[in-house]
Amino acid sequence: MKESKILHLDMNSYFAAMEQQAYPNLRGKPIGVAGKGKSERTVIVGASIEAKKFGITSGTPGWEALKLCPQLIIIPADYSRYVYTSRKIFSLLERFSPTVEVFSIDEAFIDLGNACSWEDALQIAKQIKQLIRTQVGEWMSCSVGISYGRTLAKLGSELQKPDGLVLIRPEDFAEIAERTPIEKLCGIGWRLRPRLNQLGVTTIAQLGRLPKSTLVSVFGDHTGNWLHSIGNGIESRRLRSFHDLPQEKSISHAYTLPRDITHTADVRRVLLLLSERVGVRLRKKGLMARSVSVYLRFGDRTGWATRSTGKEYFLDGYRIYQLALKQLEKIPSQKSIRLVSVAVTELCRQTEIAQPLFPESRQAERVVLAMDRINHKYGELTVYRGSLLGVKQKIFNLPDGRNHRLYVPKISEINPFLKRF
DNA sequence: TCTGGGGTCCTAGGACCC
DNA sequence: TCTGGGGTCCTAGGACCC
Repeated sequence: MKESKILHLDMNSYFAAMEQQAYPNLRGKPIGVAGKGKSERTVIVGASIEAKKFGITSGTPGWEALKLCPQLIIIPADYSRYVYTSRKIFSLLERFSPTVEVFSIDEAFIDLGNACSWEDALQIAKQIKQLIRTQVGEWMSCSVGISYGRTLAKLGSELQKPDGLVLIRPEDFAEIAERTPIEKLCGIGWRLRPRLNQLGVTTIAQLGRLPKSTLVSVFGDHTGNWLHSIGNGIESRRLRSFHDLPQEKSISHAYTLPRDITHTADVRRVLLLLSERVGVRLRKKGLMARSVSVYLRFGDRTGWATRSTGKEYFLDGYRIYQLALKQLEKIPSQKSIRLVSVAVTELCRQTEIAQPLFPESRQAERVVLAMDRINHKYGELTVYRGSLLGVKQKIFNLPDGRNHRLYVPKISEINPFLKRF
């Protein structure tokens, strides 16, 4: 049987191109899209082609980007617009195949099946490029890789940027493997590369020549087998269509503080805010969770993580906070804290869980859901738990950069709201 | 003044049960 | 009372992606 033709599409400089599409005066100029808000700790999340020439990539700290290119124009990110357009692009792809796997906000795989020839696949790739220009924007370009598996299709789109189109047929593999460094492969990052280099491996072809037993003994069963396969151009994983995506495995929020903090009271406040946000998203998706993870990054860049799993599922932010707080007691050191992250895992649909036995917990859930509706209507943190800060009023820097004047309402003020629902 | 924030998957080892 | 072997659940940690 003939092999499937897999196409990988990667939008070029997506965030920056979106801004240049919307504001023509930005075209041809070095621009950096910055994560929302604030402080010296902002990083560039997307650089235009012109900015990349100065060595600016996503992940470059804002201050460093400006040093590399003083005339850089920094634009705050507008994720909701990027997501909207991204969906539009992916739905265009569905014209060519029902099997579209979304890989990130600006990347997707398409399985064209095995009835399609390599020449057909090339024509489809050209049509897609054209369609994106006419339907999404003349400034929007993409690189496309075509091969018989995901990893090699992605390698193809990686090899030619911007506006590339690369075909890797089975008979092309050997030649490409001979001249392509291993780190071009998706799955070989900054950790695996030096270890492979130590084994004398710098190209994909060299990787393929190592005995499988060596790779397995060095990298373990899973990684070793995968490395051996891909080194020999063997692909196995099928695509997962974005219509039958598995349920997500975790929901998290993280916040890098404008300044490192040491006071545990401050850490607790951030922990609660993040817990509430995770809770809101959990409920919005109709999910419950039974495991909470806390991750801290300290001033010296080291990290520390814990996880704890309970017997019962929960969906409200305060419960998440309580579980997170308990883990905070286990912190090994007194180092100053730079970043706080809260995640929930072990998720399941709310509908899969029987109603709680005790009426008071159902009552508590109703209060949480009512608060969600108020906050959705009037803005985040219009109402929240009295325990959030333990003070009546406080100026608080929200993770998105706004300053929020928090006001703790009395129960009597909340009641009229609650009655409406 | 030093790379953010959102994810996925795998593995080793301890605790506990049969 | 010493003992092996199998299974499951949990935590900690590692590696990778955009």
